Amino acid sequence: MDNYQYSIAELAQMMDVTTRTIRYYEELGLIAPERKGSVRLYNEGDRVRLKLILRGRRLGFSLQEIEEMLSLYDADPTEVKQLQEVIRRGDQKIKEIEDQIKDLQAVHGELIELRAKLNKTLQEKWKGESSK
Amino acid sequence: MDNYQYSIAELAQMMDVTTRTIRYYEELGLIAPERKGSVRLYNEGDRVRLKLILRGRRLGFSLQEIEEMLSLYDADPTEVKQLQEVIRRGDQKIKEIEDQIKDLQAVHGELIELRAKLNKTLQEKWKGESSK
DNA sequence: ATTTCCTTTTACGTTAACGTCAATTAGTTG
DNA sequence: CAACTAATTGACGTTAACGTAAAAGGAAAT
Repeated sequence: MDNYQYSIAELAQMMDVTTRTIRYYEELGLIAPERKGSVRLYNEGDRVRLKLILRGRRLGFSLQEIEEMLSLYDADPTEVKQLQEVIRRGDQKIKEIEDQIKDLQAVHGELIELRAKLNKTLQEKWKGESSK
Repeated sequence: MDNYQYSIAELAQMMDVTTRTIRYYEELGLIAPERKGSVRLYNEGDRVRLKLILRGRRLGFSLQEIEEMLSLYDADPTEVKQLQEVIRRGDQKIKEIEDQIKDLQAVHGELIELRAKLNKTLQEKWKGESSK
C-alpha cells in the first residue's frame, strides 16, 4: 500500500529534523498535511516534498527560494498565462543554478590545486628530513 | 604598480557591499587590512580575499565555513603536523563540495524535466485552442 | 479514574549576518 | 579657523530559521 500515513513524530525521525521544523515549514506554506481532527497526518507526497525542502536547505537556499521553486510544480495547467509565467521563472532559476554549479566547480578546482601544492611542500619536507 | 591601496568606501563600492559588511568580516577575522593610524587600507590581496568570501556567501556557505576554507590557505608550511591536518580537512571539504555539485545537478535535471512537461502541456493547449 | 504519551497552539528566546544611528576624530578645502 | 567630508568605534535594531518551554486536549493502558 502506498497510502501509509505518518505522525509528525515519525516523519521527523525519518527525516532527522524536529517536529518544530516541520510545523514551521507548514506555517510558511511549504507543506500542507491532511488533518484528522486537529492532528496532522503525512503521506508519501508530503514526505517527498519535505525531502526536497531539506535538500534545498543543504544547498544553501533560503526557505523563500525553496518555496518559489516548489511553486513551479503547483501551477494550474489550465491557465495559459500562468503556464508561460511559470516557465519563465523556471528558466530563470535554471540559469541561476547553472551559474552556481560553475562557481562550485571553480571552488572545487581551486581546492584541488591547493591540495597539490600542500602535498608537494610536504614531500619536499620529507626529502629534507631523510637526508639529515 | 600592483600595490595600490583602497579605502574602505572604495572597496565597498567595487564589491557592491556596505562598509559595515567589510568591517564585520574583519571582526570575524576573515580580513585583516593594514592600518595607517586608525584608518584601514586595503590592498589587492585583501580585495581577492573579499571576493572569495562573497562567492562563498553566494553559494550558501556560512561565514564560519568560509573562514575554515580560507584558513586552508594560511597553513604554516614549516609544520608537518599542521600540513597533514590541513590536507585532511581540505580533502573533507572537497568531498562535501563534490556531493553538493551532484545534488545541484540533480535539482537542475529535475527543473529541466519539469520545464519540458510544462511546455508540452502548453503546446497541447494551443492545438486544442486552434481547432475551435 | 488517573496516569502516561503524543499532540496541539501560543509565545518568548536565540544565533547569524548584517542595518542603522550616534558620537568622535582626522584630514582638507574655502 | 570654520566647515565639510570620510573614517572610526560602540551600541542597539532586525530578519530568518528555528529552539524551548508552558498550557491544554485526546486516546490508551493500568
